[in-house]
Amino acid sequence: MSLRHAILGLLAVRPMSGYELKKTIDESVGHFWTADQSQIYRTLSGLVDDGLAVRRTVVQDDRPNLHLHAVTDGGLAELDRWLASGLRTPPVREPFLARLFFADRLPVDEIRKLVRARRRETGELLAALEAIAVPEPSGDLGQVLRLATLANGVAHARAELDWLDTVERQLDRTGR
Amino acid sequence: MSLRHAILGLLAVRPMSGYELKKTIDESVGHFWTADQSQIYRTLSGLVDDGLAVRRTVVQDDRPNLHLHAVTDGGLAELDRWLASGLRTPPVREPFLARLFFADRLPVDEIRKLVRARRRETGELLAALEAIAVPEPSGDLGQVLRLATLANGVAHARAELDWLDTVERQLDRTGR
DNA sequence: CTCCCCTATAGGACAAGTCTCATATGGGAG
DNA sequence: CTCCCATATGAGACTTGTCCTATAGGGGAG
Repeated sequence: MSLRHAILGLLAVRPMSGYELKKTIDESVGHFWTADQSQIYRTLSGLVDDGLAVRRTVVQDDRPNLHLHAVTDGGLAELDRWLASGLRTPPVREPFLARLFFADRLPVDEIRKLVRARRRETGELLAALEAIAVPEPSGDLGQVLRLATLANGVAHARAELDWLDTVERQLDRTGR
Repeated sequence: MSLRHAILGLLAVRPMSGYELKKTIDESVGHFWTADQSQIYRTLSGLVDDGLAVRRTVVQDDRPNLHLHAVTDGGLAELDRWLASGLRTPPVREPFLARLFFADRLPVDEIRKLVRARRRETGELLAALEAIAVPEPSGDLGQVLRLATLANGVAHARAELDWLDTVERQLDRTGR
């Protein structure tokens, strides 16, 4: 249930509508979090119900009214509490590894295809991460942290590519 | 919905009860997949309903009866279909990165604590992975693949630890 | 003697998230 | 003129998975 907190964090920067939140999440935290549009609206309603955010309607004539959401003091407190609280690591679940684990049922050529498809995907992910504009390094703590989350994605993508190399080499040795 | 397929894969090796499946999953594929006991039983029922597995009751006097589940031909076909099918990569969701992204609201010392807690966890994970007994390398394709899934976990754990090093160094530079 | 663990299965409640659909208006492409 | 896209919100059904509980006999620790 970290979506609540991710949203609180974003609203703490600037009040936003559900629509704007969806875009912001996709663009700025998409490399470590994704959210369904429907779920965002539900979560926002939940935050308002719990007094962690307030909703202000901005009347618009040409398009549907905007519901601007802002964090309350209670919301900020909850955010800070969450930030410092212990995290229970979510269960590991790697469909690709699950496949690979059982893939000896397939002809070696099919396995190579799986590995190559994974390489393509990971390569694209890495390219997307590296394409994100990196601002001039400043001493700002927030910026350092946000760049670090990006670097995390890059590091894991590279590790995955290296690992895929060794897997392919092993397949060549094993399957001829 | 890969639990269905992970279970099919395990049952293809040897018919098992729900209880045995739970243990096997925890022990042998736990590094890339976890499953709730309740969910395993429900999934097994679903497989039987769909004709992908059959249930055979083994009467036991001293303990509850055993329901041995075996894959059917249809189950094997489904397993092979899944193995070769394209995977839609599951959405990224990294609570730790989410926290770090917003952590500039915290005092630097608190951030260091978060980072160190993560290091401890990752270190423990790495140790657990490396403690898993690695058999003599044989030419067996299945064994190569299964060891590769282990190596994947190790590679990512190491990448995470390296990344944590750089984050700590950056924190030292930024926050004094 | 009691309590807990192991074996073994399974239901109920709940949480989190996805997918689809409905609604409403304005603007641009073809 | 129509279709699609962007803006903007939200309900409904469904899926997947977690947590808690119940049941039931045997064995070991204290």
